[in-house]
Amino acid sequence: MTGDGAAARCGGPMENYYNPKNVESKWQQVWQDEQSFCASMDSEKEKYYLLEMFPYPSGRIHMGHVRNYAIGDVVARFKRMQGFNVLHPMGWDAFGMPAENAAIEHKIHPAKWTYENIDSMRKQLKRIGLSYDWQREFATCDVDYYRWEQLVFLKMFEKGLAYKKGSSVNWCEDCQTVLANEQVEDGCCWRCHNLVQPKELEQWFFKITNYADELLEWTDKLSGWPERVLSMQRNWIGKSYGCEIEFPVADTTEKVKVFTTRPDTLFGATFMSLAPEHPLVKSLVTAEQEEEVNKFIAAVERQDKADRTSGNLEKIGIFTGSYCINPLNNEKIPVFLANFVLMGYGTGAVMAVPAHDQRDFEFAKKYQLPIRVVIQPEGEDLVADQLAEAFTDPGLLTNSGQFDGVDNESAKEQIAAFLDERGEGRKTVNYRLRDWGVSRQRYWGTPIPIIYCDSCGAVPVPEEELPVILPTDVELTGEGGSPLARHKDFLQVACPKCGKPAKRESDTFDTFVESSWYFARYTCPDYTDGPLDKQAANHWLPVDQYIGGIEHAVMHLLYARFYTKILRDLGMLDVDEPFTNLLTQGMVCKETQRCPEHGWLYPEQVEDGKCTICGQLVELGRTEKMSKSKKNVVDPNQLIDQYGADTARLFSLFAAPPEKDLEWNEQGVEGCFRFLNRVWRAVSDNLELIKNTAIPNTVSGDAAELRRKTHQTIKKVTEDVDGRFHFNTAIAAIMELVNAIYSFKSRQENPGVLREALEAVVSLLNPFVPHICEELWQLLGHQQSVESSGWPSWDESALVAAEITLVVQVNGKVRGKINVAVAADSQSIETEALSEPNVQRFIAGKQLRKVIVVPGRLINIVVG
RNA sequence: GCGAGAGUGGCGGAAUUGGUAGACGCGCUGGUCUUAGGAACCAGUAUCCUAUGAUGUGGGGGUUCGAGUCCCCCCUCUCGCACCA
Repeated sequence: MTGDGAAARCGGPMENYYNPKNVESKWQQVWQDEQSFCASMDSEKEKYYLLEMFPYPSGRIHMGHVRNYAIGDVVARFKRMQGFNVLHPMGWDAFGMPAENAAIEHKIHPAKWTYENIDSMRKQLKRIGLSYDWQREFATCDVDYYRWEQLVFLKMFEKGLAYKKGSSVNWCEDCQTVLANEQVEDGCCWRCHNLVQPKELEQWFFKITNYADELLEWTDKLSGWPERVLSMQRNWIGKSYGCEIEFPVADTTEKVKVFTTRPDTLFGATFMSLAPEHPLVKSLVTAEQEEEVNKFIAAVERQDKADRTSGNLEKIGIFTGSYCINPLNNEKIPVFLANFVLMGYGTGAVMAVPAHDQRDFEFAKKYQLPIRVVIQPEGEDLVADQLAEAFTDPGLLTNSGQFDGVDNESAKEQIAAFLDERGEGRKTVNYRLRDWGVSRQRYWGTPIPIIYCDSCGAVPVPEEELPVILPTDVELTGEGGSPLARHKDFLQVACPKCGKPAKRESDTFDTFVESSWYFARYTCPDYTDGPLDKQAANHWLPVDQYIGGIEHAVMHLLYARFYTKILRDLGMLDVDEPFTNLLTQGMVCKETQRCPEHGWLYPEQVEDGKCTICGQLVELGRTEKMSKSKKNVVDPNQLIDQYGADTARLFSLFAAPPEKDLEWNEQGVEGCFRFLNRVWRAVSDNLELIKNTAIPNTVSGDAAELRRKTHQTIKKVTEDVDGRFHFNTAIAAIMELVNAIYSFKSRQENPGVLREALEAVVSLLNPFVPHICEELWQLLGHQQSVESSGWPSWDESALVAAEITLVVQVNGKVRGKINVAVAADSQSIETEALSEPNVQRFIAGKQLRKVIVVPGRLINIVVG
């Protein structure tokens, strides 16, 4: 312990009143000077890697950040007090669209904008007193970070895990640029409002489908993850067992391959639906249908891609003029194109069974196609003409030739086997999961290290020529596509294979690539020989506790799991999964306010329900996630200025449990500030009294009660914080203990009991409000910091009371209470309960049927 | 549309395994102290109400001695849906 921090420690105590400003700047300085939270691998202690999802450097910290990082900090400090060697790093998810938009809007370079934002956000985070190891900080736009991502890409390319294929993007012809889904509003460009068209581009993909099974299997082993996240991931991967069936096209040698999970309904197929993008469409369309079909395809192309995958739209279709043959019954069925059939799933062709599939049913009704029942529920007789909706439940086969009478689950097997034997189909496994498209036609991202040569094709940049540095001399206008695609010095390069003039790839990576491995790089941020120092990565990984928003339940968390397996298979680390435990936190919301003239208003632009600009009455909007665009934000800086960081932290933790959305309410903040003042006074008012006292072993009366409360609180807070993350109830329990301290009568006679209670309060509160706790701990006369003094433990023998109160119910309704000795047997409890006067009133003259005694809780007397 | 969650006083929330519904905090009401307080402290506060009573956890049904908790149906809200991060 050297440096100015130690000097600050020796400085005079500030016990007279609670002044958060002084207390907080004092301890933040100490932590910085002593590098209190820097983690090292040499420690004897067991490692604990705690991580919150890193922020995008938008420029300002908002309450959602405060909440996320306060939650993480509680765990970090709690684990440190429990004696773990805690790694708790922070960094910046720094590539992405907002920097480009800022560049277009304010004529500032994305790099300048990003790094300035990082500087100001770092300052704000430090004001909150978060216990980060700032030595490990990095931004994903640092060359020393993304260069290793380029290396991993080359290895993936080598192994065939990165490949190129055609894929469609949102294209605005006016701006000559690719739009993100977010930039498409009602099918139009958000800047020029022109119609957005699909455009086919060659793009890079990661072969996440190779890992579909492993990703799925591990969802059963991640016991530290919320079940709802696992369930969403399982459904996203969407593994289904089914059958591929080939339908010959009538009068040709072509075959249409379909995938179905319901081969049992094959006899009920009355038509075929193809995706409009299906490769066979051209050869299937007959001359007389051609014009109509082309119109239809153009109409579907205009539909929002997101809408089409979401199925929110009206189902439409068109007859191609051709027919297919059902291989089981040789029936001729018409082939349609349908907008809800997607090329990306299965084979892009669906055998339509209207009687047993709701989408097909609606389609058949609309286009007057035949409906045939092939599954009958037991004891019913479905008639096709009378169906109001598709029947999708189990039943027995009918109208199905030799399979009639077989139950449909066995029929799935039998029909698949039958087709397989005849070479007309086979059992298959299908996934909903698609390969991960990582190409972005954007500037502010990691350049993809590929060179295109007319003779050699796509040639990887040789490892020794990495990194491919993102050039900074660009101008962003929002039009004409990515600036990289127009940057001659960047583009023009010799082919690494043949030396002829060639062209660099101008696309950059999806920013999800950076966030798929940052947690691994934190273990060795300065390593220069590769992406990861294997020893460090293996020491710290997996992350023991990962904390972040529920909105990342599928994509980020699935990509990070996939990328970890890639790094493992490239021999760069030895873990299978990146995150052992996951906590998904809810959002911070606040009501919105809107002026009829000036639109959304910030809270400070409203006075007495009126707009401060024009004086008009303000409309109260819905309570929504805090966002800049809705202006329903609370600036944490103002809150910290007014009450201090400890109050801001305490409130964000006390107002709701972490997984729940938190609705912002200013008044609750006051209450938290009052509580900290109460704690401060409880310590400072009793300092004289508790000086030089020891904790007694045996006490009686209200001293015994306070002692019991102290130990019960230690137990409750420990259990609530450890793994359960019920911070709000942990804080409530500490509040109860503080209330008990205030009403403690015999303090003069029992100063030791009082001291024990006060020290417990300070220790237990430390993870939540560390500044005030360090100060109070020092006031209590300790030389060591409270964080290094260990987590308090409870004494089992101090927990038990001699007597307990039991509730007596009659027919399930509370009718009285009795006090009994803890050791009382159920026979004597029963006797006592039956003789309770009010209970007597309710059982008098009635037949006693049953008495249920729940030990330690209640007695229920059943009469009738 | 598909997938996943949530719904409890005036408000935020508590009730860990089916066992006293409303802990803790806010707000409100009354009081004490004070020149004064938007400070501090004390008391009260689900609803109806004469209560030792009745009702009450989004709505409707069910299982149970007992349901906020388990089962079925419905309503509302939130998140994700592959180029926002």
